[in-house]
Amino acid sequence: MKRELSTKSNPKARLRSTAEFARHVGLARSTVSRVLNRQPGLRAGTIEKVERALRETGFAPNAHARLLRGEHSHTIGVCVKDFLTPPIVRKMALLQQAMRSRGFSCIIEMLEPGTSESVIQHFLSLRVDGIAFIGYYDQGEPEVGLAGLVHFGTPHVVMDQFGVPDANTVTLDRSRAMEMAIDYLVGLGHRRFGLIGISQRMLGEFDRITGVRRGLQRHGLDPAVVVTSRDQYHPRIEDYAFGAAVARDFAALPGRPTAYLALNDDIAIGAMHGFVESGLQVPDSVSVVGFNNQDVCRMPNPELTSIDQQIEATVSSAVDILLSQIGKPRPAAPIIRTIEPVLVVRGSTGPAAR
Amino acid sequence: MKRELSTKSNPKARLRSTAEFARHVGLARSTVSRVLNRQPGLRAGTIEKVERALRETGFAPNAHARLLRGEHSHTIGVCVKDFLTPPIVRKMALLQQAMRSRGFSCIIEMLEPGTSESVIQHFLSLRVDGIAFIGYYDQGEPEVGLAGLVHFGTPHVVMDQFGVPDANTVTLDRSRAMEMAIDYLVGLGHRRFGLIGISQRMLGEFDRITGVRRGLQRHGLDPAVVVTSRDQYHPRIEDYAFGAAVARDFAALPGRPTAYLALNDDIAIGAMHGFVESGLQVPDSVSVVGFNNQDVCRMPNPELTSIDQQIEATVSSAVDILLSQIGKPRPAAPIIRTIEPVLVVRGSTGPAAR
DNA sequence: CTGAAAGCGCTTACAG
DNA sequence: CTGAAAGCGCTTACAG
Repeated sequence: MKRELSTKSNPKARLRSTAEFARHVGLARSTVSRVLNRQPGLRAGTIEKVERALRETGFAPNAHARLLRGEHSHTIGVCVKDFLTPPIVRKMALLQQAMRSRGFSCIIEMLEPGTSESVIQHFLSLRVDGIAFIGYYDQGEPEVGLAGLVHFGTPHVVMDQFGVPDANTVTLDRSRAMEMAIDYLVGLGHRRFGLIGISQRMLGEFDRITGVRRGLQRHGLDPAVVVTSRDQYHPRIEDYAFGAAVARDFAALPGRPTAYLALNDDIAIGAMHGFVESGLQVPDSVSVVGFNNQDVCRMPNPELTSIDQQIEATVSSAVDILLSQIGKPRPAAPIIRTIEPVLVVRGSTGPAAR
Repeated sequence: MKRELSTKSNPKARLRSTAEFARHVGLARSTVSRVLNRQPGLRAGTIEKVERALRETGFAPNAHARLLRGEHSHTIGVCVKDFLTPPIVRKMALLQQAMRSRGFSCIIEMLEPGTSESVIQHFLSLRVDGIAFIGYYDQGEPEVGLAGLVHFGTPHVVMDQFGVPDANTVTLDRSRAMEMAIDYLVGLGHRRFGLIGISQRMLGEFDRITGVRRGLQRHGLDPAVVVTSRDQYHPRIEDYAFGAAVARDFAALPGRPTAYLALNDDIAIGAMHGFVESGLQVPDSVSVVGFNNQDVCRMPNPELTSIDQQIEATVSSAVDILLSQIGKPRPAAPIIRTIEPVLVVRGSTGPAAR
């Protein structure tokens, strides 16, 4: 009676339950439920009547009640790094698209430092079917929460982040990326290399440093001699300005390198401008290689040579990894996939100046 | 007993209910519930015991069961346009951050064309406390679903999209933005203007066109005479290339404009490059103004003058609008807020060439 | 602190 | 097709 009252006194109130809705249509609750769940054996007229009322009233059955009965939520929790770089955004968008086409929706939460455990807990309380992580968290942030997922065999996939023991992971082969860049630059005659933003100091850069070393050694060059870094003299507050500052520093350096590898495209473009401001020319005096192959590579003149992360391949691997766990027995060993990068050559690189 | 079996035979299975959890801790279900809900009158030892077990087992109480009891879900549904431009991403990130700090989480869904009604329905079935829309949908996409929200008084806020009757809205004053740009350029001596990507053809650009007209008329200039567009001769597949193509076209035009207003920063930067390729100089021969004031404005040389959307102000208005509806009686009239843009002058604009 | 009970809204199996 | 009933996991008011 409370219900009838509220429905009558305010005709604009939304119907809140199948009971109210069934009364509205003049059918039994169970019949309505059967129509909503597309069960067979119903008269066409009944189905039609329910669907019309559904459109008219805008009634949405309470998902929590259905989920309480233990069905799959068909929902994925997505943790993204709170600093949304273009590659992260792209992965997020592609992941959501791919999962939606498979009938899953995504709850996206940004992980600010210190929040990962509560975010994971929130996802678990919503009984998501799986959890995806996007982006590299250098504070070692999500490890604790992830350990729990691994321990209990909760479906999950970690993109970009590496070094998480026993987690299902898909990562770009950053070491290989650096080797490819070195191969290419050595082929152009370069023998002295500058790193911009790629520092030993950062744990996340370990793989890239390794790749640079390995690439150089294969060409008989000694990393300790031919690689220079000036990062330590410049704070990295904002990427573009940081790249420009490091480049101006390099420009003034006697015997400066002729080829530069930057941590990302923004730093690389900042560096290009820093070099030009200092009277050097790109690529005639110095070559610059970015990382990520973002749209922004086309903004400077000349356009920026960069390394492509192959984001489509990464996301599609991640989706496979997730789906292979949902509703299936736990895999015996963690699933690990590595993605091969691609070097995209544009105008910012050329033969070494003699 | 089924429960005990599963718990015992597989010690790694996650506990699924407060009943299982209470048995695990050796307390009554109601006691556990009281601890979880921080109710008063519990012994410190009991609280401590429950919290330790919570950490050890990683138990997460089923949120659907709690939500079924009709409490606020403290969740906001966020609809974003599926094409994630930097301003949209920024709004999304700021909105989520602001809502989280107020105890709400966000479910983000990208609206592909034709999906808006089902996405809204999904949000409603999850009993979200409100729904936010981010981005301009030129197909008139979300109108139908929004009409339902308006009709039933469901808390909502629409950012960017305008022309939705009776919806609670916060929009940038795009007309004012164009007036500001015209004022500034006329002050620099410009008398002939080119529009790049701002076309009458697009409904969403109506306000900008109005602003350009109004600005010119105030300076005694006739829009029909002093404004030129070449958009119709170039398909807009990709913004940067589109801007470059239109600029090359303008460069070859006798009596070409000296100042250009672009739809967005990417188009503007493409245009700068198109002009330079055609032998013109920015800003000595032509001035270019972008829109959005994205980070990318700093990438070209000279840097791009642009119009800032004041995204922080927009989002904070949107949050106010949302919170003012949640748990409160329906406002008598739709809430409409307008945000004042800011012109950010950089190197791409200068005095008109004589 | 315990324990039994009610009720949130749904689905489903059952008898009619 | 109807109608009554059970059960999902939680919270809360109640008697002990």
